[in-house]
Amino acid sequence: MIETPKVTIYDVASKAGVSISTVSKVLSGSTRVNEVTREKVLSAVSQLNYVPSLAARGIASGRTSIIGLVIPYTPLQLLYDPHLQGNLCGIEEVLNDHDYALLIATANREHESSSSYKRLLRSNYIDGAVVMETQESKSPDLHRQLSQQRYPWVILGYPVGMVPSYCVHADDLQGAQRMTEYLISLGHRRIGMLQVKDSAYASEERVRGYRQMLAHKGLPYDENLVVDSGDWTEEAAYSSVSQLLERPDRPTAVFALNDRMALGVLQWAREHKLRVPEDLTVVGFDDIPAAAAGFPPLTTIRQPSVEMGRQSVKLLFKLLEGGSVSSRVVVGTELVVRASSGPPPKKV
Amino acid sequence: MIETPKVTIYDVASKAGVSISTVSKVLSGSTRVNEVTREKVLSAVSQLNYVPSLAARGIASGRTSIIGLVIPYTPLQLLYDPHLQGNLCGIEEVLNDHDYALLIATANREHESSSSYKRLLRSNYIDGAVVMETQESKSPDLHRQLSQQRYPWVILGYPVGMVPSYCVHADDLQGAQRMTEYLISLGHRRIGMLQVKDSAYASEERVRGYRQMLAHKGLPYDENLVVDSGDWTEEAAYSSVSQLLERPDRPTAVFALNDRMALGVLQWAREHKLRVPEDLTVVGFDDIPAAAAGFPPLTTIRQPSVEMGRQSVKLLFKLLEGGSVSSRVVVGTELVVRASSGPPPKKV
DNA sequence: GATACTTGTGAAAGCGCTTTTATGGTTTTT
DNA sequence: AAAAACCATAAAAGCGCTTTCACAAGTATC
Repeated sequence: MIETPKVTIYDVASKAGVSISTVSKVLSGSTRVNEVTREKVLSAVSQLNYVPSLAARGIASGRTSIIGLVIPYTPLQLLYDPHLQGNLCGIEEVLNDHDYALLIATANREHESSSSYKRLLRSNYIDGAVVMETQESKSPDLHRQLSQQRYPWVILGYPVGMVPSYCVHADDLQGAQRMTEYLISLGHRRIGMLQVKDSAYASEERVRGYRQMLAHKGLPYDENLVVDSGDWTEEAAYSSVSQLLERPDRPTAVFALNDRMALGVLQWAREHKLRVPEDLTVVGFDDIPAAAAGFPPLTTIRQPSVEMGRQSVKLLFKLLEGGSVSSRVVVGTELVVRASSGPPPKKV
Repeated sequence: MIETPKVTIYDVASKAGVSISTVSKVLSGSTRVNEVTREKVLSAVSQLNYVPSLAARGIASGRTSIIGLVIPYTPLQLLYDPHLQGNLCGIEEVLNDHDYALLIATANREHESSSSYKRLLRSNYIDGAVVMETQESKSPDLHRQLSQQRYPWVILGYPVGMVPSYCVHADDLQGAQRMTEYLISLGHRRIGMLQVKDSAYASEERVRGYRQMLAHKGLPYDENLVVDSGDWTEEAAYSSVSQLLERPDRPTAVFALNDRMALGVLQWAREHKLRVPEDLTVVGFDDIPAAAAGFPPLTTIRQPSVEMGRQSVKLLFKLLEGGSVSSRVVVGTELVVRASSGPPPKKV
């Protein structure tokens, strides 16, 4: 932190012997400037090591070259969500390529109405926003606030309520269908499911995909085989999976609606001397890094987190340019077969 | 995106029947304002749903309430670094509590000199910066740029070169000592090490801790037992650990300098029918989430990533306030014993 | 009852840019 | 050769705030 006098556009102008408007024009590159003048200005810029003040530019032009990422989680929740981290990376990647910066806003506490992310949304600081779909993002409050803004925003997840909005999400329905089909093709007939009710819409879609495929294959749907874990963690799955696996007619496969829960099931199985996949097939959804490192490595549906992040920003840029865009981008999923799945055990 | 006219300080002032300076004073809270006036202003603010423009505030006051996080990685590298993610969460947590926003800047590509993070640093947009220590952060170029800035910055990692700077890092030396001591106490005498040369300074410290403890316990240091993996990934460890484990006098324990490498060793061991910990003890460093999910779960040294993130911002705030501060914060580490370590196998 | 402090408020300057408008100088048109 | 059109540049007007300074009214001091 050295007391260097701040280099402003005036310094550049006087060094180049032109007016500040000319410097501004050269730098914005829009209007035409004489080649000689341009050279003079650019040389002054590089000699003085000048970088325009984004704040001043923001106030003068109304654009800041900053995109906000609204995460209605607390920072610590962020840590345990590899899917979100993938999104983040994809977002940052595309923004970086376009010379935009990323401003991150999380919730101070859960369910707090005055959280700083809400203030960010209204601070005239950002040119657009990517909003993570969460339970809280569904609050009419947040939504009203968004619709009052002067900039475009994109939901990373499913759209909220009745309001038409731009969104990017994975094809959860098809992913769950694919996985269910795969399990059936292995010979499984009773497939347990660990879901999380009333959280993300993705959860409902996955259950729907599972039911549709069962119906399609002519298999009965048994509601006792679909258990609500409460939340998306290993611990929740660990403690709720017993409802499924301690039944006399226990399922031969467990389809957990995310990988973390699947890992929790794996642990339960290990501790109860169930071999995976010989005695029990366990599969997940998401393909987080830990899925491949699990023991055994998880069969799962890959959700392209990074690509979804990228797509959300690309959609936002299109909105910013004012072009006509599709209001919804659905990215495909992929079945990843690893060692945690196999045919059901033979009847004894 | 609705065309709502922007609410400015003038709207608030006229609604409250005061001047804009008075509004500004109420909002900044510094100077004293009559209680009645304050109420009038606050009521107007909330009725109009006014939020000050951070950009205008930034240009007028020179402060933006934004802190930059400089990550000289590419966005995709970020994805695979749980330690960094922990830092990020800690940083965001403290900033959030202080109503600061976080601007993230990564490198466009590796080793690119014009990366956007460098531009951010000079854009007058941030009040301070947290800089991740990486190989690139050691470049004299970045460092010169930082020292020319008008704001304080803190390195998350070890200080760079000879230049005095503020930094926060873990006690890697003591952590490595502790782990080595633990392994020795289990009975291990030949302890292999997987390190990464010429990357982070932390690596050197960990090797130093290992050697010091060996010396302290009167055990010989065998340089053949310290292998350079090249980088910090599972794959690198997987392919380099054979140098250690295919020796006739192979070590009874492998101390990998991070958990990802330890996981790579675990996989090698599994594929070569070495039981862990019966035949081989494998330990890591960091305690990333996957460490606990590994099979078997890893014994490791916990590096408090989140706490380090928090500390870095706290240090930055102290610098911002101009108080006298210590130039270096060293956070402690902790030995976490899980199932991957045990006594060495009995001689056959 | 005149002088000296307080207190609360507003006028105005300025932060560093972009953008609109004005101004000369050239070139082209009639 | 005068009018019209075009260039390249500069001057000036904001953008939405903070902050300094001046001012008026009220309170305390002698």
